[in-house]
Amino acid sequence: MAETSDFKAEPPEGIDALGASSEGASLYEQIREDIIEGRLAANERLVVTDLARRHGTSTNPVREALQLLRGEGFVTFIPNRGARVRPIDQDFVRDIYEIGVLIEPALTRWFVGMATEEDIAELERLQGLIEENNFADPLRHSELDTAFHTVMYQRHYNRHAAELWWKHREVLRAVSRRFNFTLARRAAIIREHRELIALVKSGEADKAAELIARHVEGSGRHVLEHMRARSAARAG
Amino acid sequence: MAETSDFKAEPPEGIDALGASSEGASLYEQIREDIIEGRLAANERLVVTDLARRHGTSTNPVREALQLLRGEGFVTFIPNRGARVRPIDQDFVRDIYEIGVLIEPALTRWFVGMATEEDIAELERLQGLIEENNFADPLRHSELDTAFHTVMYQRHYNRHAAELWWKHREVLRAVSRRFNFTLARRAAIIREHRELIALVKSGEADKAAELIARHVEGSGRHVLEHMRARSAARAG
DNA sequence: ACGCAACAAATCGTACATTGTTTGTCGAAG
DNA sequence: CTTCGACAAACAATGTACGATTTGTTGCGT
Repeated sequence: MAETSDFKAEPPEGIDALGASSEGASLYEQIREDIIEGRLAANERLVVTDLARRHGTSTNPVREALQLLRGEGFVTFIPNRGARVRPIDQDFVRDIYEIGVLIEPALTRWFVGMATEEDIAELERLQGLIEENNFADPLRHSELDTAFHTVMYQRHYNRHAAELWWKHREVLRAVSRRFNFTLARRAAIIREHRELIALVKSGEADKAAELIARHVEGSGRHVLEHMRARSAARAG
Repeated sequence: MAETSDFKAEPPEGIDALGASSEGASLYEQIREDIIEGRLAANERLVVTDLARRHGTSTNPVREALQLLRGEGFVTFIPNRGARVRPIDQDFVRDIYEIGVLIEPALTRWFVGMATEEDIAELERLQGLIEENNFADPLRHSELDTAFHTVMYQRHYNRHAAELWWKHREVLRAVSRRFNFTLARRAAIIREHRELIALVKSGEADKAAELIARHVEGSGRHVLEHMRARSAARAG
């Protein structure tokens, strides 16, 4: 059972996706999803009583979930005035991508030195599925792509960095789900993934790191273009 | 009043050092300090009732503070079994330093392009105080050193990265407070700071970035050596 | 020595009191 | 008639208290 089996996007291990408490778990996750998916608008007020009623619980679990979200940066607080949804705007996304450009190459470099036969086989399998899907099902592509990169970062000794990457990834996955891939971007993704696998095979860590930097940067640029376009359309 | 006046270490602005609520503020900060400073041992159980009694409040504020700390990664939770102090061990510190080595050069590079006369004057003023103090008062050195780097990262457009840096810095400040600086490290710090100021003046961004990478890495190595030594002593 | 049952302790959810903020109305001045 | 401001009522955040449920432990009987 060494096989990672499926392509479902899951945290790199050891990262607690758990909520505040037994019941709080789903609550935290639900509110969080609502924020990331945009069902809760940017800067929207998060009234504890409302959320409690809506989720069929009392206020205390909601309060704790909000504090947890605050610690993770999804919610902002003003004393005596409650919580608001932190807007996931262009600046926020740009910030995250820029950090990714700095961190992911380092994670990749390490992976190249540690990759096993199975890792490479798994990458090729996922890449096969990605090309097979060929962006027909965007959601599936998103999952596959995340899985692809998870294979690389999963076992990195720097758990803190891996966790950071995963948290960022979750946000970006939700954001990019709102947009389609341009043809140019599709081609670039396929090409870069193939190149990456080749570099992993030949053990060229520096080149792989450099490639990942370009890959992440390109991805960020792509998403930001879409966001800009959409916000421009909304404004015009 | 353009002058940043003092040398007190303060967050880069716009970063809420606020707690859960009016009273919760101090509570959050106190527990957090207790963890970082080591007054609460690694993996120690955090019993809500105890903490409430100790801080003279009821349980709810404590529960919220703990969730906030969880979101920030200082506390771990197991459902129905409560919270524990996340150990700030060598791995944790190493992880943080490694991320710093990746991020700080980028922040520095930007600063070199944006530095004003006042910025440079402030850096030189702080460096003067650092050399004047000459590690006689370690706490003061820590504050001055933090202020020095804050001047550089304070206004960076990537708030997320700046915030990340600050949070890491707070942890490292507390950890390194437990150790003395070796003579070699003292000399290196003074030298590198001077070099850095020179590079900022001449606008050599790449070299400054490279220098910061070395600076952070050296700092990390130094602290980790101390931690290793101490834990070895404890074990032996 | 092992299992099981009663007990102790702490988390988690609910309900409530208090305090601070927001909102809407009324009235007077311009 | 409109505008501004004081005041009051509704609203929501924060803190307190308590009961229910889960977990861990202790001691008894076999």
